[in-house]
Amino acid sequence: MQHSCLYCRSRELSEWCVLTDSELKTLDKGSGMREYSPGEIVFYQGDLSNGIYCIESGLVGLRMSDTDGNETLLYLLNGGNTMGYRAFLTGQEYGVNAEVFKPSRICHINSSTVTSLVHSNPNVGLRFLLRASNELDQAEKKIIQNANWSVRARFAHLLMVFVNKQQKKPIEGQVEITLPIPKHEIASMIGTTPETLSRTIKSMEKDGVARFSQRTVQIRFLKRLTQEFDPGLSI
Amino acid sequence: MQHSCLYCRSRELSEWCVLTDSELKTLDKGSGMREYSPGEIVFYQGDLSNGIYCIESGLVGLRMSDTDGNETLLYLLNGGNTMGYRAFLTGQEYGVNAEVFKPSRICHINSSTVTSLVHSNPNVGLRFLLRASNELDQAEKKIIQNANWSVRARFAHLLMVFVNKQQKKPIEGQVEITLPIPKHEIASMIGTTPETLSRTIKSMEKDGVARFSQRTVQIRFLKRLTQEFDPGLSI
DNA sequence: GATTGTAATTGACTAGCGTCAATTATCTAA
DNA sequence: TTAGATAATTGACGCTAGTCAATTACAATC
Repeated sequence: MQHSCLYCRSRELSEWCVLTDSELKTLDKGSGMREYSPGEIVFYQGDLSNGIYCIESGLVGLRMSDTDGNETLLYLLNGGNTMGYRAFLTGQEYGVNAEVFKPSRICHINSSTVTSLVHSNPNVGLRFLLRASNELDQAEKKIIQNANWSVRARFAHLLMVFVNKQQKKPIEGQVEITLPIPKHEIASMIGTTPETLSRTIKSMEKDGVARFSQRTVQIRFLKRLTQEFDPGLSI
Repeated sequence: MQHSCLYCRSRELSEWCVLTDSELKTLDKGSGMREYSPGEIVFYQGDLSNGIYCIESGLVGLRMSDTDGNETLLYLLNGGNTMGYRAFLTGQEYGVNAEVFKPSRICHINSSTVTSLVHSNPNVGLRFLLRASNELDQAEKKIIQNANWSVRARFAHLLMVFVNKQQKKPIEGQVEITLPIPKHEIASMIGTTPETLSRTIKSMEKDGVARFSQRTVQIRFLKRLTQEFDPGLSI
């Protein structure tokens, strides 16, 4: 149950990588770790923020739901990712639910500590701005993709994201990946239904693009997968 | 052709509202104004940034295109809005084209000036973070809406955005608005085609939700328009 | 006014994908 | 191991909205 920001392996990946040694100690003192199990909710859409969450390890999904009850899984976060920074820095309520998908070690840094760090080191704020900017890029691309790509193309693209995220590197265009979340969550991520995703998978198997068994996906030709959403690559 | 940040009516709406008097003078010295005509491009997607643009008056659209040639109009900006702050602050290329829709007065603030302002006043950076955060909220909502709402609902929602943006206030649930951009651009904004939008307009007229003639839209019952995308309001 | 280019509309067609309902598979916990 | 819940699959069906092609309206320019 012990935790220490000083020796956290994920810290270098996070916005805290710009902290000085003394600031690091402040961070360490102002934070506490908790272990979460799959299914647990770290914070709810609509809640007010009282600090920032920092994932040491595990997998967390951010889900947004609208007034009609429609839900969409917007982001998957893992070790080194901070959560809730927007709500904190703008003083607004959380815009999403944070749901734990895999056993996770998640730290919470209290308000005053974050505030003092942001003020003592201007780079922290800029880091978060960088983060927001990147997420915005991602979100805008997603808008274009959802509008112009078929379900199959969007799914192929998400598979490529998973391929690039994992450490195991493809050999001669072949890889095997494990889907980090259940298929109906994947359907939610790409803005479709489980039924349509199921049929899409079937058709991709038929075409020999990939083999699916449970959560395992064997990709034979990465290039063919890429062509699903970027036909220009065939040239 | 003269221009002055000190007396700019739009400044209070922009991120520069937090500047001190002396910083204002720095801003004024480091910026220059140019008048643009409809159709002109202020900057191109892919270009490198060399400062920040600031709209004094007029109307500018930010359009993103992907590798397949699909284009989407993502934002409409007018007086008081800054453009290109993300590319500048993150050092990346512009992610969008900035296209002038109505005659506009647009100021350009050069790199060194922006840099010095960001460093001299930490609130400037936070303002831009706030801006990015709001845009991100908007973008995420758009993702959910595009996935779950019909073209008709999305169009009704955009009409409501126009209603709320204009100064003329509704009287007893009735308003008349003028579409700020041609219909095919509106189609692009809500992720559909001009043909489908045309049919949607026809069906809304048939149902008596609004009357359309050229760019003028007469809305009889704002409540009915709202119900198009938020049926819960009928309760 | 005539000409040209762009915008908007309309019709016909249909593919993609969502919905509903039923069945099967898989997982978890007692 | 069994039971119950959740996840995944499959089939049948219908509708939304995209595509293609043609026509009409409108705007700008000479």
